[in-house]
Amino acid sequence: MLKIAKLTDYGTLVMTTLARAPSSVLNAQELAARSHVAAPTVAKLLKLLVKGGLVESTRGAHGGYRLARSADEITVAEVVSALEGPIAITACALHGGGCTIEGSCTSRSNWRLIDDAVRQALSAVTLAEMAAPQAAPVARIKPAVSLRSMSQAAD
Amino acid sequence: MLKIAKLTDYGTLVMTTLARAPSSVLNAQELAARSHVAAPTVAKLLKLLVKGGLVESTRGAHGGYRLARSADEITVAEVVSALEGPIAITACALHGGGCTIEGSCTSRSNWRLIDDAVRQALSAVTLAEMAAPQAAPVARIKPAVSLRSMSQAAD
DNA sequence: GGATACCGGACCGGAATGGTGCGGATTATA
DNA sequence: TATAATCCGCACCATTCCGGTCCGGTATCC
Repeated sequence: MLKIAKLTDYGTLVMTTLARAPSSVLNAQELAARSHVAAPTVAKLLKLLVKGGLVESTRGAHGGYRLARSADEITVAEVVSALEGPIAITACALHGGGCTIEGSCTSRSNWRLIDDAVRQALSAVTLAEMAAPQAAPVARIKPAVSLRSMSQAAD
Repeated sequence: MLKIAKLTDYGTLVMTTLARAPSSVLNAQELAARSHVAAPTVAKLLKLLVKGGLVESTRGAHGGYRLARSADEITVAEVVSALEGPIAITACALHGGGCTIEGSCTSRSNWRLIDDAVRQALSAVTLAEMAAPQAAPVARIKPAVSLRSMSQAAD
C-alpha cells in the first residue's frame, strides 16, 4: 500500500506535539500523555529522532526533549528519513548492486524520477504546517505533474 | 524507507515487458524469460494484474496475457494499486476507524494532502514511459511543490 | 480427447515490524 | 555527597507481513 510505517506516523504525532511547545522541555512521559502514544513507543521514537538530529535531549533530572530547529524548518521528509532511513521507493534506488537483472532494467532511471517526486512531496510540508489546526488549504501541494504533455521520444 | 513491495517492482517489470509487445499474446513462461523474474512469481503477479483490470488473459493452449489498454493509458499508480491495494501513506487514511487518538489527531487532513501528492506523482508516469529506453528527460516530473510560497493563512 | 496454459486457492518459511524491558550514564536537588 | 529523575543503548520477543511455491480445476486449441 505504499504506506509509511506506523511508527513513523506516531513519530510525526510526537513531533507535532513538540512543535506546539516550542520553548518547553518535555520528558518522554509527558510527550506520551499529550500525543496519546504509548510511553515506551514514544521513548523509542525519541531516540531515533535525536539520532537524526531533529530533536535535542537534556539528560538528568528535569531533562527532556525539544526540537532541534524551528518547526518551520523541519520537513516531514526529514522525520520520515530519521525514522525509516533514506526515502527510496524502489529497493535498488540506493545501493545499485544486488539486482540480478540490472542490465535489462531500463526502468530504473524512471523510478528515480518518481522517487524524487515523492521525496519532494514530503519535503513540501513542514512540521509547523502539520501542527496547525488544519488550516492547510487544499491547493497547498501542487498537482505535481502534467508531464504527459511533454512526452516525446518513443511513441 | 517508504518503499513499494518488491513484488510491485517486479510487477512493473512484467508490465513494461508486456508493453513492448503490444500486439502479441505472451504466456507466463515467456514473460518470465523476458523480464528475468522467476516464473512462479510472474504467474502470481499476472493474476493480480488481471484482477486489477490492467491485463487481459486468454485461456487454453496458446493462451497468454496482453495489456488491457494501451501502455500510454496505464499509469504506474494503477499498477501499484492493483498489486498493493489503494495508495495510502498513512494507515488510517482510508478506514478512518480504529485510531484511538482520532480526536486529537489534527495532522490527518494534512497527511491526506501529502498522500495525494504521492498519488499524483505515481499517476504522472505511464507504462509507455517506463518502457522507453530511458529517454525520460529529468524535467519530466515537476518539482511538485513550492507550496511554501503560496502559504497564507497561518504565518 | 489430449495437451497447453490460465485460475484460484492454500500453504510455508523467513524477514521485518511493533512493542517491551533492563542495566547504565548523566544531571538536578536536597 | 547521596538520591531521585531522566535519558541512553542494547537486547529481546511476539506478531504480522511478504516473497515464494504448489496443487487441483477449468478453458481452449489441435
